[in-house]
Amino acid sequence: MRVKQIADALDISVDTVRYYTRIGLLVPNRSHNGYKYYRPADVTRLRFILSARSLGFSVNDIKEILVTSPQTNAPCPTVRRLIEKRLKETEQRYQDMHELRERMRLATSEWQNKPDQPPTADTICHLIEGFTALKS
Amino acid sequence: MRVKQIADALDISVDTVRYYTRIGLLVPNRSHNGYKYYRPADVTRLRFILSARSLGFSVNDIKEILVTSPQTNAPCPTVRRLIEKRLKETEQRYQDMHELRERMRLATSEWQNKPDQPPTADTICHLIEGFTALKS
DNA sequence: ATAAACCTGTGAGCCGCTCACAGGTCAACA
DNA sequence: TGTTGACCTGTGAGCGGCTCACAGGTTTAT
Repeated sequence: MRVKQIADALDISVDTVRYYTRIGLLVPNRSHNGYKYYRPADVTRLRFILSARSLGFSVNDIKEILVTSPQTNAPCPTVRRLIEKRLKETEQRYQDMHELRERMRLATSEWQNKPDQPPTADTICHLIEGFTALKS
Repeated sequence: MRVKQIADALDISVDTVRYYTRIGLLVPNRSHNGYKYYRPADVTRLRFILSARSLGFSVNDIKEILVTSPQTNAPCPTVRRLIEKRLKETEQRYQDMHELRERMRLATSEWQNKPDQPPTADTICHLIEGFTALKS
């Protein structure tokens, strides 16, 4: 299979396939004309990569899993260790997004009662600089 | 003030100040030795930038606000328009993080009852590939 | 004078793609 | 046989928002 075929088969962009190939997650054959050819094993591998990505693993995590896999004969401990780490990060980012959303909502509702104003010597936009939740 | 002084005063890294300067958000004076010197107006400006960042504006948004500000004599409409857009994105990302977190939690709890297994011909890590929520 | 501490600007690197672009391949038609 | 045109290819660069590495300049203490 060439890049477009494998990309279409797994419903992702050719650029993503090429990216994974570039960083060494996929290692296709090269033909005489320089084109890359992907075998069924590469499809399995790519499917695995996509599953792992959707579970929050980074591409470096995946690289680590794929590298240690044939060595230790069981990538599972690595997988368990890594998802623990990524889950903590995800929860932190979830929390951050939550707080940001609250701040933004509060700002927009507060701004509804405030008029537009031109900048002054020490204020660029009184909406932003005067937003109360910034003083916390 | 030189870069370290302004950075310390607003409790951010020199690299961040330099980054904002590099992209044109800050325009300090240059002295004979090539050092950049920041005036009080730059401190006001930087304080504004940080406030806007903490409200979810991108640096490009801020650039737009700062550029249109002296032209139209009131950046507020721009600010109102932009935060609307960023709030929608934030809510989307919040939702995405929520779903990812749920998926990861479900995976880890499901994996507690599963043993480690070596890879097979068509499976790299049965934990990941066999995770039920992937099939949705 | 000199040594050490500190500070400077510039360039490159990070992640995970996405886009731009010049050129190659291949089937259909003249 | 030539040629048009659609499609496909690989490579390099770009995105945001910083962060890091590094070579060299400045300041302070001796």
